[in-house]
Amino acid sequence: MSLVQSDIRQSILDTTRVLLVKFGYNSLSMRKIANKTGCALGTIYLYFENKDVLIHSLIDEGFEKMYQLILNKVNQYQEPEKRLEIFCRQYVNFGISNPEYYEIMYLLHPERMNRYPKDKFRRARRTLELISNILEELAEKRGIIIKDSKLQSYSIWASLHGVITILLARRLDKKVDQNEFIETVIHKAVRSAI
Amino acid sequence: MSLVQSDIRQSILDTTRVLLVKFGYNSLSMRKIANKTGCALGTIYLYFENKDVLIHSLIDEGFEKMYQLILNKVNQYQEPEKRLEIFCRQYVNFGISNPEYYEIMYLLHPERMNRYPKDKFRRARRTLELISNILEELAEKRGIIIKDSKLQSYSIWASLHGVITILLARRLDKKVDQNEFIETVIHKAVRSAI
Amino acid sequence: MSLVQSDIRQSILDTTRVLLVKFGYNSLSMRKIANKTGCALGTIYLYFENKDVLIHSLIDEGFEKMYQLILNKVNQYQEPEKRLEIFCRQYVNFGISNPEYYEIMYLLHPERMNRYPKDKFRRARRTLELISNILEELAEKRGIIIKDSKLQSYSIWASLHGVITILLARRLDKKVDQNEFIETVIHKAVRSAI
Amino acid sequence: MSLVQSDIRQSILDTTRVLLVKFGYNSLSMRKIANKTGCALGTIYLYFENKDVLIHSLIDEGFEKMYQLILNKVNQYQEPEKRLEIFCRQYVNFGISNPEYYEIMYLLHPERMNRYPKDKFRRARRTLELISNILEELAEKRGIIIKDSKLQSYSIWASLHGVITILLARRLDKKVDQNEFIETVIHKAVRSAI
DNA sequence: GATGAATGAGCGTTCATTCAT
DNA sequence: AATGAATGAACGCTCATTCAT
Repeated sequence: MSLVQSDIRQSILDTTRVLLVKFGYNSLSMRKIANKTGCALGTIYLYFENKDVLIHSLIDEGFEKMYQLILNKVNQYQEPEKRLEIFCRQYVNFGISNPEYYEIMYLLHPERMNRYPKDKFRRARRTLELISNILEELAEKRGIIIKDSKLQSYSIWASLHGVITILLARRLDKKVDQNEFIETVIHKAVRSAI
Repeated sequence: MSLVQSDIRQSILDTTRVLLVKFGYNSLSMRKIANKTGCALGTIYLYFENKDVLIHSLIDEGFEKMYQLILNKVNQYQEPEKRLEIFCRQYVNFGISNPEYYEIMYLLHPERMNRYPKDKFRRARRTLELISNILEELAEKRGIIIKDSKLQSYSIWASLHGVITILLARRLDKKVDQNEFIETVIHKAVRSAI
Repeated sequence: MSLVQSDIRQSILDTTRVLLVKFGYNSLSMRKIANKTGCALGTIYLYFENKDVLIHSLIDEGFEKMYQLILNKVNQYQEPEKRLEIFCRQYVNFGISNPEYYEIMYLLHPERMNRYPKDKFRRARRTLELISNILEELAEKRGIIIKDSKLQSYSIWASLHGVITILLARRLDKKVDQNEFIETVIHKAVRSAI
Repeated sequence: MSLVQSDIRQSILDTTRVLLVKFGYNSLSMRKIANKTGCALGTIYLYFENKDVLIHSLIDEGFEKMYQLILNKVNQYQEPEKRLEIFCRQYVNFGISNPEYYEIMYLLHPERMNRYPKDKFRRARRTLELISNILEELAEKRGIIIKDSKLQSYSIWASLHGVITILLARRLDKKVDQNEFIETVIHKAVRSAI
């Protein structure tokens, strides 16, 4: 019973994600979600109090997916430098491969996030903590003591986040190659990491 | 008389800017703008052909203000290094002081911007060209030849843009000091400029 | 349940028909239809995709009713002359008895009809083809070969259509008796049929 | 002074007619009329109480123009038969050459014509009286006494009006030649006139 | 638990009309 | 007499949400 329940719940989330990525936030309607999911419109409201809650669940899921995806790739390597580089590349890759997803995860305004439950924010922060951890591994390997790993990881994040949002908003000059742009930013971020 | 006219026009622009940052693009409506401005719905259409044109006017105004502000500060210095640093600081400063402008200038969806008039885009690009110019001054001073000044300027922009959008979306950890965050990013951007 | 559904659908169609003849196409609005029907505005859109589809459904209904009515009466007679006469009388009768149908069936602007589905047009043409058929029966009976039955049927239709539209627009002089007017036109149409 | 006044008034009427014929009744707005006329929006209201009155004036003008045009052509001939034929051809010609004009003259619903001044209707009827007159000439020439000339003229009018409205609504089958259609109807109307 | 018909506020936009100048 | 800025009701349509079944 509870399995069936959560099946429908997951279907709705899946459909919402697909529609979001495919057609964008603005043309995402509860009716379209219901139709595509194959359930009745009212059924969605059995699992999600309202549209906001549904979106928040999706955001939550997004953070989890992104974290697992990046963690998995990063853990295929031992060397902190390589791990950091892989992190950066995977992070940017996730962003530009899931534009609408990334958008609701990071660009929604605080006012509109007000109802977003505080405890879910914790999950969102794990990805950033991953950078901190890698930086500390790096410091340890180099025999340095790093006190501001949080600051440093936010600094790296700023670059990566900047690249993604510039690309998502299609603001990169056509004369600049997208991959070169990404690699340049990652290169600088890694080089000046500590 | 003409003063009154442009008063209403400017009132509408001001209201729109405020509403934008407060409630976001998606819940910005012509009605809300009219109500908050204190004029009739139809009155907006006397000054702006449609919602797109209104938004575009706001964007245009934003780019002009930002460019003049930054250019003015940058030109108070001679040394390319200092000019680059000032540019970065002023750019970030503009972003976090004018969230409403910054949001519509750089975060608006591509599909909305498709209709943005080409000649206004030219104005929008001037700020970025300013970085390129400073980088070339810097290269000249150091006797280096720089071929990818455009790529390098976009790379710097990515960092600055990243900082601003993280701050605007209130995603910075409370334990990290905002100014330290900004200065760290600027420092790295300037140091790894060429 | 399904009865209730189609009740509302039919109510909407009925209201639309009444409003159309009362206030004309130009002042027909979805809101007025909803109010008069006693349902919410959005409800109309549950049954009709948009205003055009609603109107087209009404047109379709009209053509069907007219065709069945006329065919039924015509088929009560064998003699081509009588069949033609009956056709004419029934056609005019339908027009003046169902002004709301007739107006949208035949007076709607071409630009509106462009979107009228092709397959519905076929149904619309059946009534006219009925004249052609009767004319050919008539020719056969008289041993004549008729090559322009289409032209001739349109010529008859012009007279009948003219009578109806003059009456619907109330342009007939009060000194002229309506029935005498109708009978005179029908008499001439039949007499000069071939 | 009064000359100047009536100049503007006439300009407005001219513009309205042009816009009506060019873009149709539905896209005819007071503002467009003012712009095209080159006067202020408010100025129109100095000469026409409201849009209805303006349209009615235009209809009035239309009836007058049509009457003069047809009368002029008809009077170039002596023979009643020829005069009748010319009348028919000119009438149809006026209708299909001025579709939107013809439409507001003859297809506006009685309810929407309610405010149309009764005395203006008299002018509208003169064209029909012209048919009556020709029919009486014809009767006199043939030495017949005709008592129902009004009825007969309405019968002819029905055919002509039918042809025009079928053509204006684009309801003629593509396989039927438009001129042949017109000529056939006129031929029958003339032949069975008395 | 599941349905989907029904609601009604909201959207961007148009336009006849008014009225202070 | 002439202006045109301002109004606000109305348009077709969408959509999150409710609720009787």
